[in-house]
Amino acid sequence: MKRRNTPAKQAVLNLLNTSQAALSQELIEQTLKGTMDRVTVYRVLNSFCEDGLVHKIVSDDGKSYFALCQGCQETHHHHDHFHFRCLNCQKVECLQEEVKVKIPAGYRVESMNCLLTGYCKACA
Amino acid sequence: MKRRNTPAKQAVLNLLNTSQAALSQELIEQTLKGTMDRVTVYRVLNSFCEDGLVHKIVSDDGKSYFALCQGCQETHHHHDHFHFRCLNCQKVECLQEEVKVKIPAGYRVESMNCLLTGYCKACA
DNA sequence: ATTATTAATGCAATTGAGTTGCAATAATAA
DNA sequence: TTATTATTGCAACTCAATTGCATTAATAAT
Repeated sequence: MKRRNTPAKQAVLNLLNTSQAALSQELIEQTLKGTMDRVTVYRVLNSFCEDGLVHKIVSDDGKSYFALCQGCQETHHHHDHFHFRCLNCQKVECLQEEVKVKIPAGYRVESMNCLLTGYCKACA
Repeated sequence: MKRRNTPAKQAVLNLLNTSQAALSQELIEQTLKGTMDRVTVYRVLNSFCEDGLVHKIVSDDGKSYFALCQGCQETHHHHDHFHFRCLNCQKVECLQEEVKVKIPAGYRVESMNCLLTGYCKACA
């Protein structure tokens, strides 16, 4: 299935580009209110994920957040960093800190989802 | 609110005790089918969490899993270990490996949720 | 340019995990 | 034994996310 370049995709990508925080569907929909349907936001985000353009962070607040893949190569993605969700300002951000874990023998890891929850610098 | 000892709590606790894997509400309900309502399972699990008897793992499959707190002291809980979810057998387990992360200055971490997803020893 | 192909979109409806309100039940305290 | 109130069951609800389907529009083919 060849992807097509559409206004909806451009708008979402642009928004992700100009944000340092990870964004939820909800927030994207609100920000781009009226320009596209909520379902379209979900579909665009999922297609970006499939294409490795964006990575998804499953949060313990029951929502998912999406952030641009910074410095991911075609061949090697490194989303193996920690994420942080602030209980006060609700921001979800990518931390520099990489996840270092010795995978038990015989296990094969396909993806990591590591989230710290608490209060960020501005809210602590 | 003083807790009361009930058959429902005993059954769930017993099930968690005899399982090395973390269990979802769904699985607990199925296993104890007929003996209690789905809502009761949720409520029992939540009360166990509040009491620090059990810890919750939010999974990227959209469900939550619950595991007994092994070796947690009254004063110090250590749920800061990694978890692993197998894409094949669906098991969610606690890994020995502890999460080691340098928390950025100014941040306060309240909880950690670190999940690796892939194929376990038996399924890889 | 024009037409054909099919990815993308909007809308309505649905799924599925988890929660809530409330009356009935049953542990525990008095 | 009685009073108190935590717990349970049931039905209804919330909320994130998905799906079906007809329509629209981006890209490929002519």
